[in-house]
Amino acid sequence: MTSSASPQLWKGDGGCFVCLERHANESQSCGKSFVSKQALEGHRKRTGCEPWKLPSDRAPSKYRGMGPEAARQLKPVSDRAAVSKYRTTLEGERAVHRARHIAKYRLMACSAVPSPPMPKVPAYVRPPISWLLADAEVFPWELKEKFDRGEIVLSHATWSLRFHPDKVQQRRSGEHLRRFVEHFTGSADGLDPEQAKACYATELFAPLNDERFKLGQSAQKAGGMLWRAWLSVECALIDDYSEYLVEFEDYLAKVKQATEGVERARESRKELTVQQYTKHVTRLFQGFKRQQDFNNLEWIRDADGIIEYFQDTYPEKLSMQATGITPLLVVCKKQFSNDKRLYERYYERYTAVRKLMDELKPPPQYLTEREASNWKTLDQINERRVELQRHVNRKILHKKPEELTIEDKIVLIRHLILSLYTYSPALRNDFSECPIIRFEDIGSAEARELMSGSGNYMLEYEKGRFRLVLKDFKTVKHHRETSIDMPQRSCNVIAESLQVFPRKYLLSRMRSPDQPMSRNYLTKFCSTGLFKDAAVGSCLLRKICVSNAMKDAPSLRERDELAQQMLHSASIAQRVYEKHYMPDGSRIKF
DNA sequence: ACTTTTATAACAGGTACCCC
DNA sequence: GGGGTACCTGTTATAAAAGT
Repeated sequence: MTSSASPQLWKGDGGCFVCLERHANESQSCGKSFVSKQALEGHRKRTGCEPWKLPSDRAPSKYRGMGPEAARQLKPVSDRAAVSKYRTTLEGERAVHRARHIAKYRLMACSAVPSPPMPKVPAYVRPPISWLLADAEVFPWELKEKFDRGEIVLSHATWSLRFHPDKVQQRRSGEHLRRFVEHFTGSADGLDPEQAKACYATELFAPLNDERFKLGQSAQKAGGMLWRAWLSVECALIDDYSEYLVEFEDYLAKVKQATEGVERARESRKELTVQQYTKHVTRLFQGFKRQQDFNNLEWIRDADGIIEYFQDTYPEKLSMQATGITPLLVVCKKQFSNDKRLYERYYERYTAVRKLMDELKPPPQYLTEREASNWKTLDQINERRVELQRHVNRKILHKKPEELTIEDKIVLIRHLILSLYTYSPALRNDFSECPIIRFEDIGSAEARELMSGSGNYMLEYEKGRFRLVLKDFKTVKHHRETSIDMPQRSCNVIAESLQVFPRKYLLSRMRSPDQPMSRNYLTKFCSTGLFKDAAVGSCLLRKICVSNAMKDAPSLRERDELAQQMLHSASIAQRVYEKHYMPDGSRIKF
C-alpha cells in the first residue's frame, strides 16, 4: 500500500493513527498517535512531511469535474438512502433523512420517531417518607391511618435531628445529605445530584419549615399538630409521585403505539414475499416437527433445534439455510418482540451463514461455470434473431391466423422475445403478464380499467407504435412507475406478430391466447427455446448486454444512462452484471 | 405445454464510516 | 454540518427441478 519511503503510517483499528515518520532533526520515528486520519494529516502537514496527505481507498466522486447542471442530471431522484445525522431517541439512535429541501422528507425526519411528550418528573422522585421511616415501604393511602392508629411513630430525632438542613449545614450530619442525594439520584429517571441537593434544601424542607418551625421556635416545642400537617404534605407529594408513575406507564404505552404505527406505515410487503415466507415457515415446520399443521408459533422459540435442523438438512446449501432463517427473523420481531435473545440467536446464525456464502462467491466480474457454459456473444444472439426472423418472414407471416400451428406460434414468440430483449436494453421478465391495448381500443372500458390498474401493459399509443408502461417491477420503489417507448424495430415485430397471432397479451400462451405467460413460464420458455445448446434467460441476457456495453470503458454518464434504462442502479450493474473474465481467468471474447 | 415447488441470485434501502 | 462510498440486510426476483 505504501512505498518504502513511507512505511506503514497508521493503524486503522481502534481508531488509532500513529505517526511513524522520522521528522527532520529527530533521531527516531515520531510515534505520536491521533484519533483521526485528518488529525494525523494535520500533524504531518505541520511537521513538514512530504506528502502530508495520506493515501485513500475512497473512489472519486462521480460528480467530479462536472458542471452543476450535469451533476443535477446525474443525481438520483431519491435522496432517501443518505443520512445526515443521527438523533438520540427513546428507541436508540435514529437516522434523520437528508434532503431537507424536500418537504416530504422533512416531515419524515420529524416523525421518524413520533415520541409523545414525556411527563414531567415531580420534584419528589421517591417518597422520602419511607426512607425517613427506617427504610420501610409505606403507601400514601395507609399513612395517615397508620399514623392515627399510632402504628407509625415519628420520633423527633427521625427527622429534625438527623435530616434538618440546618444540621447538615452545620456539618453535624453531612452524611445524611450524601445519602439523601444518593437516594434521589439512584434511579435512571431520578434527579441529578445538584437537583437533589436543591430539593433537599428547598422543595422538601422549606415549605415544611414554614409550618413546622416558626421563626424562633424550636422543633421540639411545636410538636403534635404540626407533625400531622407535615404528614399531609408528605402524602400529597407521594400522591404526585404515584400519579407520575401512572402517567409514565401511559407514556410508555404511547411510545409503543407510535412505534407500531411507524412499522405499519412501512410499505406493506409484497404479496409474493408473504407467500414465500409462509411457504418457508410451513415447510420448516413439516420437516422439523414432522407434523402437518401448526396453530401457534411457539415452536419457533427452539432456535438451536431449528438451526441444527437446517444444518443437517442443507449441509451443502448455505443459501437455503439463510433463506430459511429470514422469515424466522421477521416472525421473531413481530411475535416475540420482547425475546431479544431469540432474535439475536437467529440473527447471529444468519450473518454467519451469509459470511460463509460470501467467502464462497467467485470474484465479481468473473463468470460462473454455468454462466460461461450458457454464454452467447452479442453476435451469436443477433444471428439467432435474424435466423428466427427469416423463418417468421418466409413461413409464418403470410399465413392466416387460423392456419397457424403451435410450432409457428412458438417460433413467432421466440422471435418476438429476442427482439424485445436485443433491440433495447434487456429488462427482467417484465414482459410477461403484460396485456396489449391496441390503438383502436384505447377508449374502451376494458382498456381504461387496465390503464388505471396497478399492472404493467403495452400500449399502442399511435398506429404501429408501442409503449411499455411499467407499474409493477422489482425496483419500482426506487425507479417509480415508468414507461418505455419501444424502438421501431420492436414495434414492427409486435405489430406483425399480432396480425397472424391475435392475442390479449404481449406474450400469450400458445394454446390459450387470452391467457398470459406467467413469469415462470417465460423463464422456462427462454432458457429452453431461444438456443438449442444453451439456457439463455433474461438474467444472462442482461449480463451479456451490460458486459458488452462496458467492454470499452464507457463514461460514467453512459453507465448511468444504461442502468436507468435497465431499471437498476449503476453500482449494481457493475457488481452483478458486468463480466470481463471466464471462470478460468481469461478475458471474455466478445 | 404449462404449473408448482425448491433453490439461488439480484437489488435497493439503511447504516457505518470517511472526507471536506 | 453536509456530502460521499462501502457494506450489510432482507425483500423480491430468476433458475432449476419436479409435477400435471
